[in-house]
Amino acid sequence: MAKRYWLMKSEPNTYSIDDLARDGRTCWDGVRNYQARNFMRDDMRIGDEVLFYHSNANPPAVVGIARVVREGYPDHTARDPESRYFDPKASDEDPRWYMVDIEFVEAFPEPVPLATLRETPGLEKMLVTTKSRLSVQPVTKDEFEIVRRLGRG
DNA sequence: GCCAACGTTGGC
DNA sequence: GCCAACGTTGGC
Repeated sequence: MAKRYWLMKSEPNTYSIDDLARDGRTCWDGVRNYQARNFMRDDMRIGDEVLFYHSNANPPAVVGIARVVREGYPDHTARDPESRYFDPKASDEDPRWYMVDIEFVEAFPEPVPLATLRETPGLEKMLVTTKSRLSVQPVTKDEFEIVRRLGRG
């Protein structure tokens, strides 16, 4: 299977690219959307590369790159009553929610704002420009490489 | 802070 | 299975 490419969103107030740079790697917990879950549970593979996107930021932008280091497994926060991500419908038999682990690769010297994605030839069709609420989404290899080139300045 | 878009829930 | 109500996301 060829390497795939993804875009994952995080609010920088919650978990930013700087947090990932500091931690080195992290588990992508808290996703509570079925389409996003399915991508993590079924399709993401070790070595896949990820555009790290800051949502609810000023401006919203792709700010760096990460890499998948562990494939889909149950999101334990769904079973933790203390967690803000607790889901009473999750169980041992049916974990309901899944996550992957990612590691820091690079932070862009020139973050690529959403407005630039919309204006750049070859990127107009990126899902982030239309399906703005999908927090884990596939991108094409071409899209990934265009964004990386812009981000590196 | 506002609000449009959209996903989920639950009554019927 | 429909659909109205509701909650959340996320750009602005």
